[in-house]
Amino acid sequence: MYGNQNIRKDIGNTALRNHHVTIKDIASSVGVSTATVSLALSGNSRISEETCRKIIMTAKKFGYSPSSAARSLAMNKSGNIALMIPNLDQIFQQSFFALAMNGVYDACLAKSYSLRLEVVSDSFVSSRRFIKLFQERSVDGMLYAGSTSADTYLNQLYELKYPFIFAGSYLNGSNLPFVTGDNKKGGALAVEHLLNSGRRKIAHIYGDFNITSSLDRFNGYRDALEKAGIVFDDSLTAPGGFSEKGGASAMKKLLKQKPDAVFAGNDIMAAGAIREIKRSGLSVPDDISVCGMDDIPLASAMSPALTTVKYDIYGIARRAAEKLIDIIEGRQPEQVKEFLPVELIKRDSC
Amino acid sequence: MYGNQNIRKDIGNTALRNHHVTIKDIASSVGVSTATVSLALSGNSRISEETCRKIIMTAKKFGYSPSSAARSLAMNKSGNIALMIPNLDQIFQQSFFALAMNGVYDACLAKSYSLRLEVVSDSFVSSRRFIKLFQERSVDGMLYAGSTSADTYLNQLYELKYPFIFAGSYLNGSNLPFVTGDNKKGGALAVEHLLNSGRRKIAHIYGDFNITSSLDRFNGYRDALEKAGIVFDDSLTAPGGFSEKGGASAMKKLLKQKPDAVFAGNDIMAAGAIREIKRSGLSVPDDISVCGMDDIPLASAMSPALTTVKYDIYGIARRAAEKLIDIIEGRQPEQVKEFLPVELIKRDSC
DNA sequence: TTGTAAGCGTTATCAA
DNA sequence: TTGATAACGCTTACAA
Repeated sequence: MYGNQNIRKDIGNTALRNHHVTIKDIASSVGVSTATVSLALSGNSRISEETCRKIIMTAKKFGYSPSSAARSLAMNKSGNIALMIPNLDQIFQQSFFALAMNGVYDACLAKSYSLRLEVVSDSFVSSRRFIKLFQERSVDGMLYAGSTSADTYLNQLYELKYPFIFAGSYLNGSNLPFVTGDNKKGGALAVEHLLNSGRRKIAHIYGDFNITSSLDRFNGYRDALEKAGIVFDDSLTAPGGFSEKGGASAMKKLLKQKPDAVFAGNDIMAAGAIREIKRSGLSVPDDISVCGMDDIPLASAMSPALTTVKYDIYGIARRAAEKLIDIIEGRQPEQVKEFLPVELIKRDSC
Repeated sequence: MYGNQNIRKDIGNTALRNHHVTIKDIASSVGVSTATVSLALSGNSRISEETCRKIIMTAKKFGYSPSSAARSLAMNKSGNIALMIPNLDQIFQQSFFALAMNGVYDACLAKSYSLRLEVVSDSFVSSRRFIKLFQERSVDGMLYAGSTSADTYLNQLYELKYPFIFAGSYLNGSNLPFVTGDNKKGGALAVEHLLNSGRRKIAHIYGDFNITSSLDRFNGYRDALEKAGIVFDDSLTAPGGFSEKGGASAMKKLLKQKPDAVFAGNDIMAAGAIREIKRSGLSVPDDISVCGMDDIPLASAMSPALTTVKYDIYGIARRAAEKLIDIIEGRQPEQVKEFLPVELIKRDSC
């Protein structure tokens, strides 16, 4: 009744090349129904050990794996998760996103989800692809690493109750869940450390205020200054666009104000700042202390080794993915809004 | 006959929250069969313009997107492509793979495929996941960026005729198709340039000989030396493991041989080498010329700006993905074995 | 413990 | 130009 003679002949002869072996083939070969095969392979205990063993053996022999499409269709679940990443070429080339991906990937692997990559471009937004992915049931949930303040369209996902979470960022005034690092605290930590080492005129190179983490790091910087009774001076801040070059040119501008320290919004910009300081004939940390943020692998290799605030993006992304899966699987009734701790790493640049 | 009253009522009232609208809903709302809807939405010309317009409008109104699972099942095609990336943490943190991903992503986007990420770990191999993905019909094809010489299991994919291609690497003695850069030529270009500037004692820091591109770059180096009548000296080479630190410690070792130039297997290691040379009190390029390879964005920002061989991994990955899609769609009868050109970028470190 | 059969939401093949 | 209807390959009540 089940199975297809031609198929089975192929299996017998050639190595069943491109023809796909289905549950029917296993069923007919073992002499049971497809239901039994399905149950046995999903480890259902009501199938006799004997039958179970035969089925598993045959499945292995035939190289059978259930069709993911058929499975998704029957179970109404894709088993896929999308990771959204912004389309900022410069940003994308940095280890930050690689680490984020690693974290998400590991979480997916542990929970048997597969990871799909989406780059957020204008067309991604305007074509409402972030909604379509759900409508198509291509993904069960979505993560966004590196969102900007312009991404307000995402609030639709909240209303539609589609599983979504921010990793390492969030959207101001939104109800969407997130797991991120405590950027504000990080900025404060950096400034306090610089103050403690006797510095007073502390400059700041920020990345881009459209990125929430940049803004938070900046706010931490400013608040810590004011808390120490130092008046915030706008001319001591400059944008560095997250890049080494940007950090260097921001530093060039800031040097005119003769600061005795600088807090760079990330380690890459700190590298640029250090380069520019040296170029101008000054020394780090003797003339100017430099503190970065993120603690990328390169930080400890710089000269001088960079003092920085560790931002565990791998851990953040991983936890965000785990929370997302909890949401998908109905295990997360409450809103997830987490700020994971950051930590000062003292090295030689301060 | 078609459709479900409850569903349609929901659509009328609330914003059809989590309930998925299907082709039947569109069909019954417009008053046609599902077949007609399917044909109309796929742009089949034999449907009258009138009907077509109504269907498209209704689909849009209801926010209908075909279920990807149902579609895959019916068409026997997933529309997914997997990008495999090695599990070398250090490597993964470098812009190289981010660029490769970007290239693959863009090609997928252009051809309406979606990109799935797979990290090649021991379990990935031992569980034969690279085969299972095909058996499950989860993916239509697979790309591998950064393969090692240990990845011989992949030859099975050739025998099984599953669409596969290497991007930026290949497997020695394998029939599997690839698109990569001309690494050997790159090594030669670097050495020739150093020779032309009068250097004779040229050291080499290679990444890891298990990576084919490292080996090829090394071979290019050695051949160019011999071609110039210089005897290859093993003590002038050292492994750097692709990292900045590795490059620095390799350089430390090599300095004992008092070379007058060094060709680093990638720009990251070149950065480490430069750091070590400076630390030892020597100058680049006055005492020792340094040439890297890849031309990552950081290369132009180093001091001195790094002379290097441009390896267009974005372009390579993109082209590999395009070729893969050609293979998937039956447009590629011949074996694809391409070495894309490399180019010397002269800056200040030589 | 196992089998039957009804979905799941498409596409594709015929007829009409 | 359209409509029935049979796949596609699985899971899951419900029966036996």
